[in-house]
Amino acid sequence: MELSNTTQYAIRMLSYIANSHGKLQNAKELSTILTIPYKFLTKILTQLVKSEFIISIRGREGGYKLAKPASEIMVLDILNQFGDIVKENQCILGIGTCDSENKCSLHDQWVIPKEMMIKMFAQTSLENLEGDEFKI
Amino acid sequence: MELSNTTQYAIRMLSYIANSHGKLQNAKELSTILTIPYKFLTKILTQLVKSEFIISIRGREGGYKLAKPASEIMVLDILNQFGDIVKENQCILGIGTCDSENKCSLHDQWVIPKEMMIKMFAQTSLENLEGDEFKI
DNA sequence: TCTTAATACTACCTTTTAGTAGTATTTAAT
DNA sequence: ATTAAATACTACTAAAAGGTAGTATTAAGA
Ligand code: SF4
Ligand code: SF4
Repeated sequence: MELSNTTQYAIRMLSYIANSHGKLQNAKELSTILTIPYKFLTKILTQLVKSEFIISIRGREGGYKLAKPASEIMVLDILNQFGDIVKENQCILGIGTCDSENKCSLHDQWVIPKEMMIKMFAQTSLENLEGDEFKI
Repeated sequence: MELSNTTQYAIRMLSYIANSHGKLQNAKELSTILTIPYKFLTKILTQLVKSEFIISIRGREGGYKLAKPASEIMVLDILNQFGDIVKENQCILGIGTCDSENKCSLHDQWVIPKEMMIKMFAQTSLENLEGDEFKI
């Protein structure tokens, strides 16, 4: 019941990149600042480039910056990209997919917190995560 | 952001055992009814015996039944037993532990759905999961 | 042009989770 | 007593997630 390391890292990286408002950030610095293993971090950054959350500038003086406004990148998009799914119709007990006609025993208790969580992830953008008062 | 297979299986097994109201259930039947691999299921059942959710009767005509009333086994207890933790003070972004003085950027958005989820798991007992209308 | 600092690619290793196999032990029924 | 049907134990294998290593490519700057 928690986000995967990869997803956590991705959110923190994107969050930090968003907070630098267009100034290029390079992998080496990101690695030391966020204390994420360098090689693992670059792997994730490349995925983030391919999935068009960020753009990369190669070569000396290169780095990464957001590919679109922070307000347009939702946390839910990040979760989805890394398969850390919070799908509407996914059974919390793993009994296939579900609808309210064919529900598992936890359905009635789970449906409200689930909706709440999904809604929160869907409505929260990187812009909402900005601020200097947070742990990074 | 989902329960591990083991936890899902454990909840379904316990739920089914609870629903048989004291009648012994054996592993072979549980395996076919719940479509959980036999050997994996018995491994989990043994853990459930050791952690005192159920008691086992060995030998021919043996099987499993709840060790205490269904109303006293909370879903949260099961999650905790299998390390599928929903800890109060665990950072959703994996930045150590947290308190409201030292928060991560998702804190303010996460705190409400998190509380809701924990509360739900803590208040839901196996008794609440009973009923014939559910997928098993 | 050469060096250097950056990203990209390919392949591998490690750890954790999921699942399997085989044997030993227990106990009711015959 | 013997058999059969059940749980318990030990050890292994497979797949997924997390992480590492080395090399290739790109481009600014001296
Ligand atoms: S809880 Fe209900 S909605 Fe959620 S998964 Fe189970 S059946 Fe589906
Ligand atoms: S969100 Fe807040 S409470 Fe939750 S973990 Fe991050 S800092 Fe802690």
